[in-house]
Amino acid sequence: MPFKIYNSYSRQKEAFTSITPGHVGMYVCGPTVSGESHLGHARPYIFFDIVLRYLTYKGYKVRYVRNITDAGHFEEEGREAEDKISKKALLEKLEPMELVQKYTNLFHWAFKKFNCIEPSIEPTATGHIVEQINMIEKIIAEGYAYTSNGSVYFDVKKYAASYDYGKLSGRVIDDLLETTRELDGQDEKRDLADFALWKSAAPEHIMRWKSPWGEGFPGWHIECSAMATKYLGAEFDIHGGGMDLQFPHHESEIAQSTICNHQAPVRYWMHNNMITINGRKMGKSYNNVIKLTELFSGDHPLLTQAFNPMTVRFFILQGHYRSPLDFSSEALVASEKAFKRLWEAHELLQKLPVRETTAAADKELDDKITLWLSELEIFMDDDFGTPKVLANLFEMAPIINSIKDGLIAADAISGETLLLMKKKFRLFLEDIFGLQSVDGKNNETLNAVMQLLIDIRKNAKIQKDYATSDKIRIQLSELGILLKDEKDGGMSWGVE
RNA sequence: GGUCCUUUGGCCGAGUGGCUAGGCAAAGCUCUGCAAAAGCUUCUACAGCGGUUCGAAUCCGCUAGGGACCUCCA
Repeated sequence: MPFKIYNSYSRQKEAFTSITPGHVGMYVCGPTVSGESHLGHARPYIFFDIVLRYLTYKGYKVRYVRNITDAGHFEEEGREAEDKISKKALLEKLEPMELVQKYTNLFHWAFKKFNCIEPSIEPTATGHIVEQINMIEKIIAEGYAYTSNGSVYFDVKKYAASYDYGKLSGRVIDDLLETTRELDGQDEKRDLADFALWKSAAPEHIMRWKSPWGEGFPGWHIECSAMATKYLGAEFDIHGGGMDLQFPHHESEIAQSTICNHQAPVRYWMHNNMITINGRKMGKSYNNVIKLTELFSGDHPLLTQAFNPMTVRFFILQGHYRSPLDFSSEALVASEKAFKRLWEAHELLQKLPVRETTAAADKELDDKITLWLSELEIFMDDDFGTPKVLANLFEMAPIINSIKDGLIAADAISGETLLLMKKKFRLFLEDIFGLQSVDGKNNETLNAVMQLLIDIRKNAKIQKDYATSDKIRIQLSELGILLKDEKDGGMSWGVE
């Protein structure tokens, strides 16, 4: 079974092969740091983190490039050329770079909590003005861009005559050329479908750089083309991002890079679907965003409680990345419980003793488990079927719990299978899905204190001093720590 | 208006032409000093109407609803 990825460009699943054996170049459109990240942003960065982890598991050395857009894009094509970032900076009376730094820091903070691996390179747009100018000059030299009033535009009509502009996003070029938009500044362009490579800056515009065409700032799409080319080459393996970026952003990226580098830039285009709220895309313009800080604190009218980043990560994995995922507090609560149950089973599993030489007493069960385990990679190979992987893992949760409680004999499955199970659970949950324990069990001091309380409580129970035993459990519960008696007389605990 | 996608049980959410996805919730039972957890059992759905087929939630058409993109957007 080959490893297949759905390629947005061809609209079908394709077997994955990398350009350079053993290596993968992956570019993912990063955040615009003019504001705080919200739940919608969590999806691509968590999903492509899984892609990165899975490719790594497959033995590839991945160069993962994810940009920081700190130069600001236009509020609206052609109009006033207002830089989003400098506009907000004025409102908040901050230096533009101060604002950008603040939100960059917040972004890093949030995605560290999500346990996302940092990109290999995280280039900023402002740090690559030179590369962008160079690229624009090349495109002009090739005859696919023209200057107008100190701005530079890409000639879409000319490009479309020899190339397939619109293929990625399913646009019809004639429709695009005919589209009438009542926007100012359109007269600078030869065609309405043309897009800016460089915009001249109005006097009040704070972020500005010198260029061969006067002072200005780079256009919408050129930064990704320039930085991807610089760090991944003229042609690289994977380009990812939200599907709302397909047009015009990625379509334009293809056009720019193709002209500049004389070849199509990307082998596999991957797009994640949106997170919706009441069926509608979460986005600033809809006024329905839940910021990540609000999600983690529970401080939002739509939230019934605070949510752990791992709950969100799990929630995202429960849906396929190409389907819309509808958010509600209720759905997240369900994910929280589900994740807790699965994770506890995982931790129990890792503690089960293994007798390697034992044969399976229950062959049927052993076979079933072996099948479930073998399917995990098959599901992932089929365009990242994370929900199916989780479904199989859940199938095994009751079995793990039953073995632990003695409801299923320890020798029902072979030592070999048990060992494999441990290995696969760890591999998929921790290494590939990047999930981790949500409670404070890693704290040694707390562990020791809890052990002490458990000893006292055990003693009290033996003495039938239920007043003391209940007091310990009840007061711990008030502190958010759940103490559970187990069938064999043992006790376990967890943070609520 | 154009292009495209989508409609699954109380909720979330996989999915393939024929075989119970899974999770959460709910109900009953077992275990238990009490609790919690856990285990077992129950809940069999695919918007509507036609068509193709031996057989369709899965393919086609129509109707209705929802959504995305066409403007910054993950």
